[in-house]
Amino acid sequence: MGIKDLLPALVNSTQPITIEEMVGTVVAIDASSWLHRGIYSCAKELFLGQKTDSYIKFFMDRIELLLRNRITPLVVFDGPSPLPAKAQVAAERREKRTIAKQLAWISLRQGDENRARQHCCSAAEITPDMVNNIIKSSIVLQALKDKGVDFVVAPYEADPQLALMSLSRTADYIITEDTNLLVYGAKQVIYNWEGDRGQLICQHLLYRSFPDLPDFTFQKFQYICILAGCDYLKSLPNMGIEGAKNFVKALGDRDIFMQVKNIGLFVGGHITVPPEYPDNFKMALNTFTYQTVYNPDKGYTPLHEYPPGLSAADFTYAGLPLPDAPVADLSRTWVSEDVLNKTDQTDFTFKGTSSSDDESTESTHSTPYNLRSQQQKPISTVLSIGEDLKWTPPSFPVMTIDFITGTLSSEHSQTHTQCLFEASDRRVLLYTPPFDIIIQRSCTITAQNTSYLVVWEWGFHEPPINFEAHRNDTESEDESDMFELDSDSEDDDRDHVLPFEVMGVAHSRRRQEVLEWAHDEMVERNSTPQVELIPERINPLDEIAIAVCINTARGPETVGYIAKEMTQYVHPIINTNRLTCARIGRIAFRTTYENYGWFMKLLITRKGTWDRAVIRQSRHIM
DNA sequence: CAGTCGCGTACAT
DNA sequence: TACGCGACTG
Ligand SMILES: [Mg+2]
Repeated sequence: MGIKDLLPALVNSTQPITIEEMVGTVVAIDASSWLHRGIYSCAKELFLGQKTDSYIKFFMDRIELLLRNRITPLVVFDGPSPLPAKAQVAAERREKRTIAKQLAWISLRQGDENRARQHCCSAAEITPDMVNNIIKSSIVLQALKDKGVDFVVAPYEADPQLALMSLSRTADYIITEDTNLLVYGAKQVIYNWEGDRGQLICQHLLYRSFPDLPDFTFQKFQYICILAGCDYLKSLPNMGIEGAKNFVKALGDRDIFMQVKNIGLFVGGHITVPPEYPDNFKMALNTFTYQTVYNPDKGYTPLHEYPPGLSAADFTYAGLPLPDAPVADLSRTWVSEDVLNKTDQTDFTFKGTSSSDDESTESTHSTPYNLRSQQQKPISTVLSIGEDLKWTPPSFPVMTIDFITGTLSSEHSQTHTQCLFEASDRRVLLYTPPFDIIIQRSCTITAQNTSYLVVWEWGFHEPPINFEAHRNDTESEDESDMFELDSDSEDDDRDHVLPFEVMGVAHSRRRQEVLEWAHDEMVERNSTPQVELIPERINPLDEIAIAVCINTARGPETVGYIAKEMTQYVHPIINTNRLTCARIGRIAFRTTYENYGWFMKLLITRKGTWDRAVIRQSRHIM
């Protein structure tokens, strides 16, 4: 909900902003908005209780994009406690979800996939489990990148918590879809974030949208928003954003709290004010001003200090401070200093293929990832396995992780280290200590006054089973892909180059070896191996996959495939003069929260413009 | 007309 | 969480 019709009313205070302008800043993220979007890719699965984590992928891809641009994300979640002032709205939403659930069942039974998905979306709720999963993935990401992804779980709503980050200058920008943020006083809010660009609204430019208000103040802006209708107080009948503006304008310098009951006199006779409205108005404003937030220095506090003589008891509707307020250092609470203080060797720049007209841009060469694969991973010995340990991060009370404790010694130092394995990974119980492991990803936390090395990802030194990173994207659906010929752009004979992701590069060891070889050729010998695109029939149904092959001494070797959604756009121009060139864009070692290994970006040049779908996907190629 | 209200629809891969 | 649309009203 937020404030009704506010965003359109603020166009004069809105300006586009791109990720390039944000390099080096801290960005606080309203997690619920990204979670909601991520849910769209797997709403049905969630609804049916099937296991899925693709909402995590959406979330983490966006986080990664920020990290690549040296932006520090600070992720803020809604809290588990219901806010009294929002009870009514919350109840309405519950009701809507219940209805959506029933509609979803009906659509599912009728086999109406589209409608079912839609209703599943409306029925979707962000569960603590999802929050946990996001946080866990991010811890892994954090360990991987040695970079900080900070989190705060707000005690009540994320909005005032985000505002606090802005007001305390902890964050430079807030990314959200919620207009409440401006009312809470956030200084710079970004709406409609598309991964690399969005619409920025600065508090100090708000006045531009209210040219009729002679002496615009932020307080007047707040009054207008509440009058126009907010989560804590519905607007009076026939009162909208314009009516609110008119009232505040007509009010001049008079005391608004004395005059709300007379709104009808100021803006016309068709508005009646119920007796309880003035009090409710005051309470709504107080909720925006004094809602309880988590203050990293002081524990739970109101967003702004209570007025003299008043205390939390006077604002119970804005959320009571929770018991046992944790006081913690916000920045990287659970990652040890030595991990975080490592010099940041990464130097990423991202240039999206910008431009909304179909002018494809020359693909830019971003600085490659630093090559972690060249670091020798030391062998560690697990000396003992001990008790279970449940751990709740100090400032993130909604999450608990189950660990198994253990003792480690490493190749290099003889000292014994207390360590933790995720209890869900039963491999650690397969052998009786001592046994050797190789730690791929780890970080340090403090739990119960003891420092532990958390071993997030590891393998046996001599693996009893050969486990490779598998990607199951070679499965194809039974869609009948129509190979449409290009239509209207025949007259454009200019060269257009776009990047493509090569899929399935982690499918076999050999593919990885070829990529590594090609990388070395490029870096050490300054020669670039040739690429060939070879259409393959992958099943009797005439479905085609386009293999990406690299010429090695053994001849052309497949390293992966073009994403199957892109096949229909590339296949028609293969072996024609429209396809001018296919070459390696970049080969680098990539570590993500879900996978790691050599990956390849492919550049294909064609005469004439690419289909819009191709241009769209290319923006997400890193 | 301008403004408000209520509904249906999109968001991702 | 918006958005856009058509409908209603002063
Ligand atoms: Mg919110």
